[in-house]
Amino acid sequence: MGLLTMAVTIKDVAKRAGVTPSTVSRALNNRGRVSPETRERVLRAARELGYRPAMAGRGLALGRTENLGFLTHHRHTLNPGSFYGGVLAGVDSEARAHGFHVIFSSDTSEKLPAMVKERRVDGLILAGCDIPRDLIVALKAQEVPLVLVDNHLDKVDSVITDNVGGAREAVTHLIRLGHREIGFICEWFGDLSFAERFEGYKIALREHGLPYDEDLVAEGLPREEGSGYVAMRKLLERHIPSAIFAANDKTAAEAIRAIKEQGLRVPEDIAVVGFDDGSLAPHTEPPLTTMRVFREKMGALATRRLLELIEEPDQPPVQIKLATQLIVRGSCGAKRLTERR
Amino acid sequence: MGLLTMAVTIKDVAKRAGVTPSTVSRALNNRGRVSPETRERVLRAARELGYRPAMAGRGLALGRTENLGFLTHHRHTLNPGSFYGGVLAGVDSEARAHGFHVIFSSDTSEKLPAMVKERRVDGLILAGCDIPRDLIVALKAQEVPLVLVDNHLDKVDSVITDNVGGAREAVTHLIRLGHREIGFICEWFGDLSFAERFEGYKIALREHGLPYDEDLVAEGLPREEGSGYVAMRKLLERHIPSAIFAANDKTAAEAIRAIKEQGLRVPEDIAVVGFDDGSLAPHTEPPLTTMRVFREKMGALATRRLLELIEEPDQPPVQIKLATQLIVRGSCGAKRLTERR
DNA sequence: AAGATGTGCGCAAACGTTTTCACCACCCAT
DNA sequence: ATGGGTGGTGAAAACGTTTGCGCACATCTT
Repeated sequence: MGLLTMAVTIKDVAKRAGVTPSTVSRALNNRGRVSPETRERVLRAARELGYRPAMAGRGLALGRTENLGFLTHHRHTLNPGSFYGGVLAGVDSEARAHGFHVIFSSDTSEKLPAMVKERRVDGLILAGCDIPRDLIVALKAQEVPLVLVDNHLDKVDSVITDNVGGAREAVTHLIRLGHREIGFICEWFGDLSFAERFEGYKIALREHGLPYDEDLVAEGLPREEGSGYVAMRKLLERHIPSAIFAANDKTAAEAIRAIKEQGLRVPEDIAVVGFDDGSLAPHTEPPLTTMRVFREKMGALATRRLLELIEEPDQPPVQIKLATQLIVRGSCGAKRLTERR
Repeated sequence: MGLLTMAVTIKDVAKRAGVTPSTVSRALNNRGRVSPETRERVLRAARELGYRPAMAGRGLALGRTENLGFLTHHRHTLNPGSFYGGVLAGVDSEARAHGFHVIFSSDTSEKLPAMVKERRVDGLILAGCDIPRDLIVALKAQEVPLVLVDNHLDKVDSVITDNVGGAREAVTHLIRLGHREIGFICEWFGDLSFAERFEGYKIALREHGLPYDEDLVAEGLPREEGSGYVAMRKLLERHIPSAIFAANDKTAAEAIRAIKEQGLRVPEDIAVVGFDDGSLAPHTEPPLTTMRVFREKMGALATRRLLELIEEPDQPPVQIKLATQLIVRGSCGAKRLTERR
């Protein structure tokens, strides 16, 4: 019957300190009045027994679990190069710093997640832009404290990457290197992040007086492998640009493969810049110049905000936007240029 | 005070079905005796209200939480290309299939994890071979149900990859391709998995009557970036082999970089095979031949075993060893050879 | 027809906490 | 001395569930 060894309970502490459970609770939580000596005795007893309040009892009495839910669409977690592993790490460490625990799930199928119905969590972090909208509004209707990561929706707190600004910086970097015909590729435009990066791409062109050319833009297949490869092939058939800005690293890596297959060199013939600075980036050939996204930081910020919302639920929603950072490696040709000087 | 909207409780269901909470509980859990009509009425009421038992109450009454803990050393989770993301996904889906939830943590610092002390979990999955041994024995002493993944220890249940067999297959593959001077590199030998893969390497050599040459073996720096690169450089200085078996994909990818820097070609001058089939593998140049490790499957198997242990704790420990699968891509030269025919 | 057996269900206790309330023993004004 | 605070503590209720026990009633046995 799967019971752990009978663990130490508040009564054990009470007995050892020579008081009642009430007093132990007060001493441990710094509530009510307890004489300094008694408090000291209780604390010592608790320490000696290694006591920690059982979550079930505490949860029942307090109406809160000190658990946070981390929900993400399964497609992401199945991919081990996942963006969301970093976010999760950030959520976990920030939560732990506040005595909270993290319940992980990649089940977005039910209208209301089981962990919410069963009151296992005090609030939820929803990571990724493919969390069903219905789910979010259902949760909001239940007044579940909520923070989105890498996604946004009116009236809901969120932590996002400055995709527009980052893309703008990436493309501006290419323009500064002298490129005039810069292509844009992505897996598909249905993903909000990719659409925003496309926006930043266009802004950078406009700011530098470069024309926007539809022939230099291509997308792959909605959610399939080799999407970046397909997109790059499409684009090369139409026109050969001098540089490519890919909406993420994976797409960039696949684009590099397509470019090489055409007998062209990276970065000499076509420079490439990606986005994410994921695990792939240092290992492409040449290593990928990309925009770094601060995954853990995003997780930590989202968590901090969620904890605020749990404390005080009726706050106007806040959107936190994190800047990205240009990481120059080999694929954009900048290093080659500077080395030449 | 961070309370969720007063959720539906067993009393609400009882009222709507015109019975007492006891009956509701019995009907829902198929315990005791309930008339078919009453059961039907209760089930309908529960369905209509969207009722699910609150875990705090249930946990208190049953002495079990229906939560599993997933613990991994933080170094892994910080790396987004992590092996353990896949394992976690497997754990999550298997756990969910049995009505369990997963509490994630990367804190291995305390002598007893907070989630155990606070009785938030019924059992623990420990992923990775750098979980402190003290922690494992402490947990075992507390009789916490436990399953290790990618790690083993006497008297503890575990799910592991057949590293020896996989490495043997990888190296045999190279030998069949005609290679006679095959090098081995890894990040460091302190990691159990790497040591086992080294073992498999030596076995394959022996089985084919090839001599073991220390000059063909190199390790990098314990836990630093570019470890594979360093190891490959060391090895190339001593002797240039015709093939390299790297203990994991990352090492292989870095080795490829080092090889190319020497003006040598992969696979023409040196063939390369990795291990893991992680997100990097398809994106190296050429794409990496490697041994696929079934991460999710490992997570799922570990979970199933853990659930068994929770049901019935006093079982002799079981070790489950998963075979790997050779994935042939471009870096070993096999495709080139077959195409030639 | 009367006991024996069985069925369906309510009552109440239990799980481990927190918290309200009441109590007692002081101390200090009056 | 008497009364009103106040500081420290215990008793008890509450949180949401599960479950052992017992009661009322129906059905079967002879």
